[in-house]
Amino acid sequence: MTEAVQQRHFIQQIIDADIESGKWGTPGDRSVITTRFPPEPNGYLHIGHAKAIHISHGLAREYGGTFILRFDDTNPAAEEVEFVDSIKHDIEWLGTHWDGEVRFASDYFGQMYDWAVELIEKGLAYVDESTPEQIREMRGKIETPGVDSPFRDRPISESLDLFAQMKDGKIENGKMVLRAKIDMASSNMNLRDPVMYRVVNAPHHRTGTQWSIYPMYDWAHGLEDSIEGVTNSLCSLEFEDHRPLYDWFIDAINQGRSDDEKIHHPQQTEFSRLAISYTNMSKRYMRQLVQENHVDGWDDPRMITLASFRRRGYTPKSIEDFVTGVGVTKFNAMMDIGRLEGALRDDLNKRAPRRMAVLDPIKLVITNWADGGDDDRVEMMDAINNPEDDSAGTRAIPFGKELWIEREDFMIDPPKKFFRLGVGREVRLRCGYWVKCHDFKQDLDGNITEVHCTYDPDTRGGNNPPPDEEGKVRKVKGTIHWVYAHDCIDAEVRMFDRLYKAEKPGKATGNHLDDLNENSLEILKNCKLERSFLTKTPDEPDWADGIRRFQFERTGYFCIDQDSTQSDLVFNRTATLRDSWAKQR
RNA sequence: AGGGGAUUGGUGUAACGGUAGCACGAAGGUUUCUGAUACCUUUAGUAAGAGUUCAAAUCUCUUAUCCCCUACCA
Repeated sequence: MTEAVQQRHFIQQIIDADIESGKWGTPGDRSVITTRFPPEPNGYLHIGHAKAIHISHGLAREYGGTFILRFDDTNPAAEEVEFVDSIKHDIEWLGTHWDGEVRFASDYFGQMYDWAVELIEKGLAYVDESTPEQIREMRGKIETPGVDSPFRDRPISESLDLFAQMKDGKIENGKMVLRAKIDMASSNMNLRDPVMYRVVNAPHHRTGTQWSIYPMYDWAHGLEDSIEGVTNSLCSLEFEDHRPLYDWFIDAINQGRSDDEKIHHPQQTEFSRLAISYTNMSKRYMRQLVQENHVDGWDDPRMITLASFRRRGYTPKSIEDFVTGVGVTKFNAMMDIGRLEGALRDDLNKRAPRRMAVLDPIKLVITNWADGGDDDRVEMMDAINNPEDDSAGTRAIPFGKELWIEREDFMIDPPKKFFRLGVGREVRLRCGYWVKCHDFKQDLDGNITEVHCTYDPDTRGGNNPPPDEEGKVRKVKGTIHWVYAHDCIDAEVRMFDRLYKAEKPGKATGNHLDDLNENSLEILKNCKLERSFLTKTPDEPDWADGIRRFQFERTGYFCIDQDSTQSDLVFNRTATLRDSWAKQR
């Protein structure tokens, strides 16, 4: 009961059993396990892909097997080289390593063609000259059987000849397809004589104009897996209906072959894809957001592409931790977006150096600053770099008569539970001094412009003052952050909120744009920050991706955006800190 | 003539015929120079019904609900 029993998800259990039974060769040989991640290079990777990568890669590593990265580039119309590079970059950023060279489905076009010819010769495939519309009609409806194409029983030699013409670019787009001869009455639509090849007279990003025909997913995918020796071909739930076809094609090739001529038959297994509240995993939706300028490109930090998470300051570890927590099941689960933010905070809490930054500044003037000496003097304070990491040490920050503090840390008429500044209230300036407010100034519109305080010289460093004669120590309820007004830098800070305001975007009206959060981006241009941001300091970790991340004390986690210049920094808010005060209000 | 999957606290996930557990959340509390973090306590569940069995989340049947399938996309 108490001993930790290792929990095995359903795919691990399948693999365990297959290894024991010797399904892949020698019983007990774990190193044969081979998995793959097969992206189509037609867009950016998103966090759903991170889950798929994590599962397939994790399995390969766990069993000491092989993990393959293969681009499924079977459709020249949609694919571009640019995406190949971005996908590789994103996978590497995650910290995932593939074994051997990157593979391309297009490398196997010749082999696939030969196998297709074999199927025609066996009477298992035929060239159909029906129009796309006719094919659709003949396929029938879900509840009713389809009808056979008039070309279904044409002579094998005729199909062979026509297929060669298709390959040689002698046929126009859309005029002919190669179809598998299976069952037009199947209750599984995928088995109603699926198309194996279509004519596409368009250049391919790798094979150029070599081919005029391109294989369809169902025909190609299992063959790619087979060629590479993939044992476990993992995909998402919507491919369950395709598995009979996946198996049919490999069986068709193997039909009539002796055992040692048979090609390898991988096992396809499906798991549920990732869904996260307040987001949408649809590539189509994402493309629309970019093309219609609802966001600023594929790496807009509000998107859920890996590129956008990177730019926003998410760490690979936080994404890894999140997808690990999702689990591997066949249940269509909806993950709470808070889980992802929580994983981020867990990681950054431990690693991010603390800094002071005032996002919406008002001036604080210490009216009795001269009590401690020269009224112009600047004192250097030791500030803790990371309370979670003693080795991070401290840094010196300037403190003087005039400071910037956060507008929301002062109230004219504060409620009792407001542990910050108001007239007559005392707070600790973090790593500075204790100050007590006695006055404030407003402009004509009633906006606070200055807060006037006295400081207690006995609280240097933010420490408690010495006890009084009765041995009692004065206490303070709140601590606020600040920066010295005459030695700080201005910066832009981009505050992001969730892109959609609905848990399931588009669910209510059918249009996800109706659920866009119009306040998902707020740009703050007058922020006051410690000068220490200007150059990387020794306490900052060496982030593998080179992105400098920080915790702004009391406000959240932030990173330096790529739009920054040497002197003008731009920050992205990665996540807020948890805020029980905000909840209480 | 439809077919394929799924259903365990609010959420995610274990338990594979033998004590329904874990994590996150939420609520309360302790600590605290971040209303953060950390720590403690509490919270709440086998979709419904029937059957098999000494014993059912687990096996069988019925019902309900949700997801997927009718591209020359993947």
